[in-house]
Amino acid sequence: MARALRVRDGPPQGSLGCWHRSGSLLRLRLWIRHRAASDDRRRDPGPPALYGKRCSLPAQSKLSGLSLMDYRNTVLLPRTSFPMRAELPKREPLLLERWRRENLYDQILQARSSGPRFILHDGPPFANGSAHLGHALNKTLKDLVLKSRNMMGFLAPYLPGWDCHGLPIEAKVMADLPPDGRDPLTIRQRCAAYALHYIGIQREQFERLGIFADWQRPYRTLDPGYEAEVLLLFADLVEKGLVFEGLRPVFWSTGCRTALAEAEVEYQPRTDPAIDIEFPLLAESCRERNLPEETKLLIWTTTPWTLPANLAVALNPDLSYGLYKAGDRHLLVAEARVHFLPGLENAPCVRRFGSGAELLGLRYRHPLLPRNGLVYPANFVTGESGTGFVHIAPGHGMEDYLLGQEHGLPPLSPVDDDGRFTEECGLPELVGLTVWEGNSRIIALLQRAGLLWAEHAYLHDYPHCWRSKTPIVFRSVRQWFIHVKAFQPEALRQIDAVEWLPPRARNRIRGAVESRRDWCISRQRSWGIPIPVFYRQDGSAVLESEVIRKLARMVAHSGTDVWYATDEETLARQLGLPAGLRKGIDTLDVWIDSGSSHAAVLAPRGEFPADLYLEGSDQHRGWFQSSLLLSVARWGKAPYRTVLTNGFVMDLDGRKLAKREGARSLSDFFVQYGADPLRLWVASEDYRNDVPFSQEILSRISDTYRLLRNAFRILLANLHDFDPARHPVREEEFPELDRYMADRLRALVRTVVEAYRRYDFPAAYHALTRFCSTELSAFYIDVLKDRLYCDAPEGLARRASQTLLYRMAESLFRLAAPMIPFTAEEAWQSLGKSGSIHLELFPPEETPRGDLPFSERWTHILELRSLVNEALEGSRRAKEIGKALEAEVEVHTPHFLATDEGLLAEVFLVSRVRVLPEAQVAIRVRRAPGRQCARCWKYSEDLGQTDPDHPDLCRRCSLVVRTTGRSG
RNA sequence: GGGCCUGUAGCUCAGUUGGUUAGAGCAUGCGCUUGAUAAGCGCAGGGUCACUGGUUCGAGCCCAGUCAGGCCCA
Repeated sequence: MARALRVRDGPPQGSLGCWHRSGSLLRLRLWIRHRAASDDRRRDPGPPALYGKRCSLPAQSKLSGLSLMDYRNTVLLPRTSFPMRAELPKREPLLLERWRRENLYDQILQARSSGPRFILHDGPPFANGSAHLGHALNKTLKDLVLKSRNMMGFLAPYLPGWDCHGLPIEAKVMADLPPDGRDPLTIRQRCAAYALHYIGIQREQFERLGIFADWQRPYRTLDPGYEAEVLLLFADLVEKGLVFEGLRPVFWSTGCRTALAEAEVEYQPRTDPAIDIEFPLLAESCRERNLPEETKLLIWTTTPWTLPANLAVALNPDLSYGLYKAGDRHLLVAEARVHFLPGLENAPCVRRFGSGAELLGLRYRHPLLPRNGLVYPANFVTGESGTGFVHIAPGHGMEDYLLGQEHGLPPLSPVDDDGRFTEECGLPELVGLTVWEGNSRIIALLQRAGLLWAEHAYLHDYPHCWRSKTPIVFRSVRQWFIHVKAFQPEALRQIDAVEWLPPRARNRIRGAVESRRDWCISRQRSWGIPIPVFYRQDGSAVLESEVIRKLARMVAHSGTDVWYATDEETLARQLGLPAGLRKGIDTLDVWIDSGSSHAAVLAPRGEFPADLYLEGSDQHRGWFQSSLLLSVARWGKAPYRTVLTNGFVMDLDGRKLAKREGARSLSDFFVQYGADPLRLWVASEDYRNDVPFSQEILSRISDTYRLLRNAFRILLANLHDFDPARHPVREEEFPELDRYMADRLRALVRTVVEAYRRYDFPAAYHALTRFCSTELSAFYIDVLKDRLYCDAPEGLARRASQTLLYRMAESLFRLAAPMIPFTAEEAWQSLGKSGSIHLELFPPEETPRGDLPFSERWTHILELRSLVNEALEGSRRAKEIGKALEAEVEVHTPHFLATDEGLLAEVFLVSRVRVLPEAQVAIRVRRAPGRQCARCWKYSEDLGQTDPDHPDLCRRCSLVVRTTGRSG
C-alpha cells in the first residue's frame, strides 16, 4: 500500500534561499572551520563538568557563535569502557582463563541441576591430526545446541569423546617403527601415545572455540573402562548367537593387510583393462542344445585377475539372448548388448533365445584351466552393461559368493594377504605376482589361447583403502561377522521411531540399513580391542560369552594390553579355559568401538537413549548406523531420540573444500580472527545442506560481528548513568515509542528462542542482526539520541528509554550468548553483572502488550518515516538541507492529528512536523524556521525566550541547563 | 551407473496451501553527519529465482528432463 503513496520531493522552489544567508547557520559554519585550531585550548582539561555553571556563562552569550561549543559539556554523551575494537585474539583467552578458574562448566550444571535433562551424545572424532573447519562446524553446532538448551533451563551436560583405536593411527605409527620393533605391545604403546597427543591438541582447540564441556574427563575408546564395556556388549551379541566366523569375500586392503568395513572404503577413479572373453561351450552342450560346434559365451570383466577363480557363469533369465555369427565364430550374447560390443555391431543373428532361461545349464570349459563350469540364473545380470553373461568367482565378489552358496560352489580365493596369487590359482606363471601384475599376464594368456575377443582401457570408480589408498581386492578370508540380517527388520522399525532432522535423513539411514550386509568385524591389526577368541588345535574357535565377560573384568583393570601381554597359557587359565588353546590375534572393527558408545558412555550414566546425536551426513552409514545396529542388537532400541545432521564445508564454488583451506589448522583462525567470528559463521549457515566457506564469507561475517558489537556498545554507552536498582520506570509510564519498542523486543525474544528450539540457528542469527541494525541502531537509538543526550538526566522519558535499553541489553546479550559467548560475556560484565552470562536463562517469552490499533498506528508511523526519509533525501540532494534537523516536514495523512506532531517530529528526527489531515498521503519538506538551538541543534522560533542568560537555547534546553545547573 | 539431496541479488539467508511489482541483513555506489567517529544515518543500484519444456487464468513454489555440485553406494 505504501508504494502507492504520492510523494513530493521537497518544498516549492524559492522558499528557502534566505535561510542560507542569515541566522546562526552561517556563523556555525565559520566556527567549524576555525574550530580545529582552537579546539584544544578550549577544552576543559579536568574531568568533564556536566551542567557546570562555568560552561554556560551568560557572558559568552554575547559571542553566541563561539558559545555553541560550550554546551557540549552539558550534554550526556554515551560513555563506556566496552571497546569498539574487539581484539578477540587477545581478549578471548583471558575470558577462557577466567571461565576455567571459576569452573564455569561445573557452575552451569550446578545451576541447572533441578532442570529437565537434555543429553547430546558426542560422536567421537578420531584422535588423529589437528582440528579443522569440519570439526569447528560440528563442534560449534553441538555447542549452539547445548548453550541454548542450557539457557532454556535444561541440564545439558557435554561429555566429549575421542575415537582412539584403528588403522589411521596404527598406519602413522608403523611408518616410524623399525621393522624389528613391531611387536603388538610396542605398536600399541606408540599408538596410545599418539592418540593421547592429538587428544591434547584437539581438546585445546575445541576449548579455544568456546565450547563448554567436561574437558577434564572426556570419554576415550582406549580407556580400560570403555574397552571393558565394548567387550561386555560383544559378549551379549555372542550370547545371542549374532557373531559367526565365515569364509567369504571381504574388502581387503593389501596396503594395510587387513579386511575393511564398508565405511573404510572410498571410491576413486581408476583405469582397468576391460576385456571380452570367449568361454567355449563343451561339445556335448552344443549338441544338446542344437548349437553349432565351438559356440562360445562372451563374458565381460574389468577384473581379469579374478578369472583363475572363475567357477561359473550367470545370465539373466528374463533377458533375450542371441547366437551371433562373426566371421567363423559363433557367440552367445544378450540381444540388448550386441550392438555395443566391438566386432559384433552388425553381426547377423543366427538364432534368438527369447528367454535366457533357455540357456541355463549350459556347460563351458574354463578359458585357462582344465575345469568346467555351468551357466546359472542371476537377477543381478543386466542389459545395461557387459555382454549379458557374467563370470562368477565366488571368492572374489559378494554377489558371486551368494550365487556360489546357492549352488554349492566354494569361495575359491587364490590370493594372499599381499594380493599375490597363490599356488591354488592353478597357473604356475601367476604365482607370486600381484593381482594387478596378473591382469596383463592373464590377458596375454587369453590371447595365446585365442579366446580374447576384445580389450580396452576402462575408467571407472573403484574402491580403495581409505588409509593406504591402495585399490581394494575382494578376497575370501576367514573373518568374524555380525549377523545383521537377524535384526535388520527391528533396526528398520527403530528408525521409524526416531526423529530425523532434516526429515530426508530418514531415507539415508533406511537406505544404509536396508542394503546392509553382514558386518565383517575382524581386522588383522594390533591397535584395537582384541577379538576375544581362542582356537583349538583343529582350528575350531572358542568364543564364549562368559569367557568374554571374565576378560572384560580383567580389561576394566588393566586395559586390553592384558590380551597381548599375557601368554596364551596363563590367559586361558585365568579365563577358565583348558590348556593348549591359541589366542586370536585380530582386533575388532573400530566402528564397534565408537558404535558401542551408548553402552560405554550413555548407559552407565543413566543417559540411554540420548536426546540427540549430531554429526556430519556421512555418518548415516558410519556412526549413526553402527550405533543403531549395536544398540538394536543388544537392547532392541535405538540409542537416540533425535538425529540431526550437518553437511560438509565447501568452498565458494560449492566444491569440496580444498585441502589447504579446509585442513588449515583451527589455530590459524584463532590467531587471525578469534573464535566468535568463526562461531558466528557457523550460526549463520544453513548447516543442513553443505556449508560454504571462503575468505569473503568470513569477511562478511566479521562485518556482522562488528555490527553486533557496536550495537552492544551503544546500548552500554547510553546506560552509563543508569542504575537498574534506582532508575527503572514502569512500562505503563513509558512514552508510546518505548512501549512500541518493548513489544518489538518481546517479538524478537520469541522469534530467537523459538529458532534456537528448532535448531534453526540462521533464523536466530538473522533475527538478531536485523533487530540490531534496523530496529535498534537505525531507528530506536537514532530517535532516542535527543532524549538521552539532551533531556534532564532524571527526566521520565529519558529514564524510561534507559529502562528499556537496559532490558534490551540484558535480552540481546543473552540471546547472542550461544553464538558469540566471549563477546556476550564481555558485554554482560560491562553491563555491571558479576556472574557469568552463561549461567543465565534466556529472557522469558512474552506476548506483545500493544493491541491491534496500537500496532497499526506504528505501522503507519514507520511507513511515513520511510516516505519522509525519501523526501528528505530529495531535499538533501537538492542542497536544500543537510541533516534532517534542518527540515520541517509537512505530512498529509488520514492517520494522524496535530496532537501527533511532537511524536512524529521525534521519530522522523526533524525539527518540526505539521500534520494536515488529508486522505491522500503526501510529504513536503522545507527548511525549518527559526534558529538552531546551540545545545540540541533543533531549530525553533523560541530560542532565548525562556532564559535570557541563554539566548541560544530552546525552551527545553534552557530549563535543563538551569535546573541541573542549580542542583549541580 | 544407482540412491538421497542442493541450486533465489557480490555474500549469507527469507519466501506460508501456486496469487499483485520476489524480500531482509551485510557488501557496493552516492550523499548526510562529525554528540556511537577505525563509528552512525539516508537514498540508490543490483535478480532470466541454474537451464529447458510442461500443467495452470496464474509457477521461485507443482511435473518431466538437462546442467552444476554434494553425501552415500556399486
